[in-house]
Order: sequence, then structure tokens, then C-alpha cells
Amino acid sequence: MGKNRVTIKDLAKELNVSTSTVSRALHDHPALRKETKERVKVLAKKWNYQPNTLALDLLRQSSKIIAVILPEINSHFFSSTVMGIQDIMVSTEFNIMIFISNESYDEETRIIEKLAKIQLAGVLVAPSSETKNFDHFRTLQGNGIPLVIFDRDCEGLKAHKVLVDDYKGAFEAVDYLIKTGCERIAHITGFYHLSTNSNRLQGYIDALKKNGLPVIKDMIIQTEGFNHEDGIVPIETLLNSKNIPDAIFAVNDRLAVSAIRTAKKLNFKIPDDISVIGFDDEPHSSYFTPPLSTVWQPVYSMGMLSVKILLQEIKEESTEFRNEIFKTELVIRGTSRKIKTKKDFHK
Amino acid sequence: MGKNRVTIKDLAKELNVSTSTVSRALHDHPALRKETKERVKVLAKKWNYQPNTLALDLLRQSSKIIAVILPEINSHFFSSTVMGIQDIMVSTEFNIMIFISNESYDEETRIIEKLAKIQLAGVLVAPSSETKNFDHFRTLQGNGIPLVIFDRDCEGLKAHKVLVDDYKGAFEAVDYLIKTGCERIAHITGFYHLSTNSNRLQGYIDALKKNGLPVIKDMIIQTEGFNHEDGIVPIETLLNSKNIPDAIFAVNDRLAVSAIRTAKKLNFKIPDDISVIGFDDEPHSSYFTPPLSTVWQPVYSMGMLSVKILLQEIKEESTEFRNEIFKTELVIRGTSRKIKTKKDFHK
DNA sequence: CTATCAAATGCAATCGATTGCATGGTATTC
DNA sequence: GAATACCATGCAATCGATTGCATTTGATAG
Repeated sequence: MGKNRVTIKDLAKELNVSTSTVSRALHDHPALRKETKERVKVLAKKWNYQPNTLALDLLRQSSKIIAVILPEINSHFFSSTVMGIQDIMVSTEFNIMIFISNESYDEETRIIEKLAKIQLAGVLVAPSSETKNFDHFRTLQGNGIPLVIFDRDCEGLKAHKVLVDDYKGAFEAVDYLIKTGCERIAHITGFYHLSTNSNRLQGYIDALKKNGLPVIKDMIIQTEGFNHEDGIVPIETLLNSKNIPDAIFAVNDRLAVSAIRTAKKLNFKIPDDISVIGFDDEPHSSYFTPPLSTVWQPVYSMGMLSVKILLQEIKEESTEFRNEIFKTELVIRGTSRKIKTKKDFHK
Repeated sequence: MGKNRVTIKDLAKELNVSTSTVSRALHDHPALRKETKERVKVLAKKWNYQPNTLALDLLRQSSKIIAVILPEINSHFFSSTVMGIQDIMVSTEFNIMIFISNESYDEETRIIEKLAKIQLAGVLVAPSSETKNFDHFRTLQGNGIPLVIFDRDCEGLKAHKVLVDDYKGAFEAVDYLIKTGCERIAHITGFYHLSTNSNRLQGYIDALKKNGLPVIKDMIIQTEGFNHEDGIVPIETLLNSKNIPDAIFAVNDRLAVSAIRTAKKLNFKIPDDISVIGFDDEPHSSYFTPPLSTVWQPVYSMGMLSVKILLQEIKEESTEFRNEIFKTELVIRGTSRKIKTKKDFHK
């Protein structure tokens, strides 16, 4: 904190002028004499004067800090989001403060309480997977703090939102699997109330229906979380049951990888016996054997847009909430088969 | 920023006392009448009074913000570090602000310049891979800002440091490879001036020497960066040269994975033709085929200790710089062979 | 020589909270 | 009844910077 930091007073004293003059000189106030301004500026530069942000923030009653609340930071999805946010941030006077909820609602509310003590310019949140009640977000809004929700929807909450078309992403993936000849497609997912999960589930269901395939409850299996470990037991159970799938659509890449490994262990061949498609397109996914088919999301762009909207809202309070939906892209690699053309059928 | 935020003045006016009294009441000042304190506290609670951090910080001339500068956030290594930092942070009044240098020295200095404008409590840095000059860190220290360097050493810089025994980690890995019968071990690494790289390189060299193996320059190959893509061409070149290795020790998991994929593509068998050992033990590394042998680092603990040391330094300026070195652990999985015992030799 | 005006600069309040010192009031004591 | 003491509270400065309004200074015009 630079005990010997130069203040406006130091400059004023040295130059035998008032602090007002110094302040105005540094801001190029038209009333000041050119010569005076010059004297001040020269000394300010010489002494490496840096305005005290704290004092300014107090005066303006708002800091230049944006809080970002994430469920986790260890996944490619959220860390890439941070990259997008950062890359917009660097060119502004704002900075980001990161908080991690660990997918816990309690932790999330605790964070929001902590935030209430700081004077923030705005908040960017990807809600935890446990969050069903959004009152803590409303409190924030009630305090006049601009808010943007991203990745995971909060149904019923009026706020700016930046989301992904999870429904369509899932639909396309499952539709593709069916086109390659799969008929017994399982789905591995997590908590249903999480918008990303429920939308992907609905996409999965609708793709089955559209193609005249039955929706079998036992082939929709739920995990406790999003990590590799969380998938192992549920998938083992599925593959040892009577409902052996010929394809698995996983809600993310990690669970897809978990499925592949478990299937391999049980001597299923990928993709011949079982096709697998994940979601996220993590960077190492293409390095697995076989490389993982998956659904790509524009994570980086989502981060950028979210923070752009937030900055916009901070600058000029808008009345209308934006609802941006990004498109996904199906990336077919080695864990799924090729689409059968009519020719193939005749072989 | 809560336009209608309750201040100490509001409470004072309502209760017909001075702001001093309110302040003292909230801090349980002994001189105040019990009854007065009670009245103030009750109203403060009722009106949900939250002290204005900005005002306090200005008064104390220091914020409760710790800056964390990372070369990247997209790797398991650094995101886990953030987790460790966060988990210590939550129980304090401090918060972290994250900055990403993208492995760029210029960006790093730009960040430090930006930091100079904010009043910070302290800074935690993992230097970029390009950073050879440490004057920007010294400037920070000169301004009285506590600093902790972690993961990557800055030789000659006097500061608290939290590092990993990269030398030993590498030595053990290469020594192990030799014990399994490998004799032509290649090393894939990045910039030499980066302490983690140079220490691992030295560990590699010393392990070869100790076992009486020659150090062949052409078998030490350099990449432009740490990502999968960065490894492909250099590794292809190596495997197509006359110096075909029977083992590859990579400076991180991503390059190890890149090596495995490239080797497979060229029809080498892993680990029979070529053994591979990485560094980092990323969570998905055990899910590759075969699962990756690697060197584990206590990333989470490193994050925790770094910030603990920083908080300590913030609390009470110490005279002695700490230099903590964490131990790695060799994790043998499927990309390396088993150690040959004497029995095996006689077979 | 003085009145008037404009240009240049200073004064002081402000943001919210803290804290040393001063002061008001009440009680105790002689 | 007056002096002393002490308990409870208020005043005002402080942190650094900004800004509306007041004031100074100098110049010009009458």
C-alpha cells in the first residue's frame, strides 16, 4: 500500500497551490492556466502520482469491481469462461473478483452475503447445481447491483441471461446417434432442476420420440455430480442390467469418458457395441482412444458476452433484460459411428 | 451499490445520537452505556446496516483484496491452485482478484502496472514463462506490498516462495524408466529459463548420468508452449529421426498425451515400444488408454500454503523470507512398464 | 484613479467510518 | 452547597479526491 504513496496534497504543497488546482490540472479543467496545468502534470509524472482508487470509489459510492460466482473452476467450461471475461476486462478499468460455490447453494448464499459488504459494480453468476431458490439474487438486484446470469437458467428470475441452446445440442446429438443405427440410447445426467440438465434431457427425449423410439426410464440414469468418479457406479449398474444400451449420451465429457472406460472394462467395444457422445468438448477429449464425439459450446464467447452485457448495464441502467442463447455444434469423432446411408443398408 | 444503503449517519439521526456513539456501540466500546449500545445494535440489525468497506479501506489505507496473477487458468494445475487459495480465503475478510498473464511477460508487467493503481493487501504470483526480469516484482515490494511467488522460481528475487521439488520429481521418473529397462529416453520440455523446466531437465540429465546413460542433445526437444498442439510437430520429428527413443519423459501431461497420440499414429506400441511419463497428474490422465503414468504435484496444498504465507506477511511484516518446497509423487499407470527384477532378466 | 469584469485559483463540503480529546451532566464527597 | 470526579457522549479531524461556489488578482474601460 505504499506507505509513501504520493497524494494530491503532496503535489499541492510542493507547488504552493491548492488540492483543487492539482485535481483540476490533472483533469485538464478549462479554467486553469496552461502553465499551471503543465507544472502540475510535470511534477505528477516525476513523482509517479497514482490517484487513490479507494478515495475515488468512496466519493462515487461504487468500486470498479465485478464479482464472478462460479460453481467450480476446475473444469474447462468455467475456466474458459473466465478467460473470455478476462479478455474483455483488461481493456477496462474494471477488475474481477472470483468466488467459487462448489456447486453448493449454501456456499452461494454465503458468497452473496459477503458481497453485500463490498461495494460492487456488478455480479456475474453461474448458479450452483443445488440452487432452486433465487431470492438471494433478487436481494442483490434490490440493492441496485447489476446482475447477469450465465450458462444455467434461473426460471422465473428477471435478469440478463446468457445461455446455451442445450435442448438443441442434445437433440442433435441423439438424433445423430439414431441415424447411425442406435436404438437403445441411454442418457447420463445429473440433477433435473438444473436447466442445462433438464434441457438436455428434454432434447434427448424429443429426439427419441421424433424417431419413434420408446423413452425407457431405466435408461436415464442420474449421477451425484459431474466428475469422472461420479459416473462409474451408475454406469456399471446400467451396463450390468437387462437394459444394455447401444449408445450413451452423457451430459458432459467427463461422464462420457467415465462411461467409455467402464464399458471398455466390461468388454464392450466403442463405438461398435456402444456409441458415446459427450457434451462440452474439453480440449483433451480428442486425445482419448477413440477420440470423443461431443457437443461443442462457445464457452469463451459466452464469457465475453456476459461481461459485455454487465458492463453495459453498469454504464446505463437499461429497462429490458436481455436473453442471449448461444448455439452448440455437434463434433463427431471416434466414439460414435458414421451415419448409415441407404447404400449401407443394402450391403 | 444500494442507493439506499443504510449508513452510520442514518442510524445516528434516527436515534438522536452522534455517529461516534453509533460507531462505538457497534464496536462494544466500554465507555458506552449498555442501554445505548443495545438501542444502536437493535436498530442496526433491523435496518440491516452493513459497514461501508470503501470508507473503512480509505481510512486504513488498504483494501482487503489480494491479487493473484496466473499464467493461465485453463490447466488443472492453476485452477486447482485457485481452489486451494479460495478455500483459505472464504474464512477471512479478504477476497481475491484474478489476473491472467497468458504466459506473456508484457501482459504480466501490464497487470502489475494496473495493480499499482489499486490499493492491495498483497499479491500472489506464478510468473509467466517469458519472465526473466523481475524488476516489476521488486517495484511492487518497494511499494510495501507483500508478495509471494509460487510454482515458478525467480532466481535472485528475494521474496516468499512456494515451490515444488521439480528436480527430484523428474529424477525419480527418469530413474524409474531406466529401471524398467529403457535406455534411450527422450525429454520434451519448453523454455529453459523457466525454473520448473530447467529443474526437471536437470533431474532428467542427472538420472541418466547416475545410471551411466549418455545425454543425447537431440533427444531433448523443445516446444513452443504447454498445450497438446505444441507437442505434435516436435514429437513427430523426433519419432521420424534416427534417434528413436524407447521412452519419453514429458514436462507435463498435455505434452505426454500429445506424445502418446503421435507415437500411436506412427504405430509404436505404448508402453512396449515407447514408455511415457508425464508431469502434473491431471484428473483425466488416468482415463486415457493406456492410463498415463505421471508425476503428481500437491497443487491444492501449494495454493493454500501460498496464501497462508501471504496473509501472515500482511498481518505482521516478517523479516525472513520463507522458501517452501513441496514433494512430488511418482504415479505409475499404464504408459510405463513394470520394473524388471533379477528374475525377469533370467527368463 | 476607480469601477467592473473576467480569468485563475482557493475554500470547504462531501463520501462513511473511526477515534483522540473535549465537554456535558450527574453523582459523590466533604 | 460547592468542589471534584467520572461516566457518557459529542465534536471535529482524518483518509484522498472532487467540485460548486466564493474570492483573489489583474486588466481594461470609463
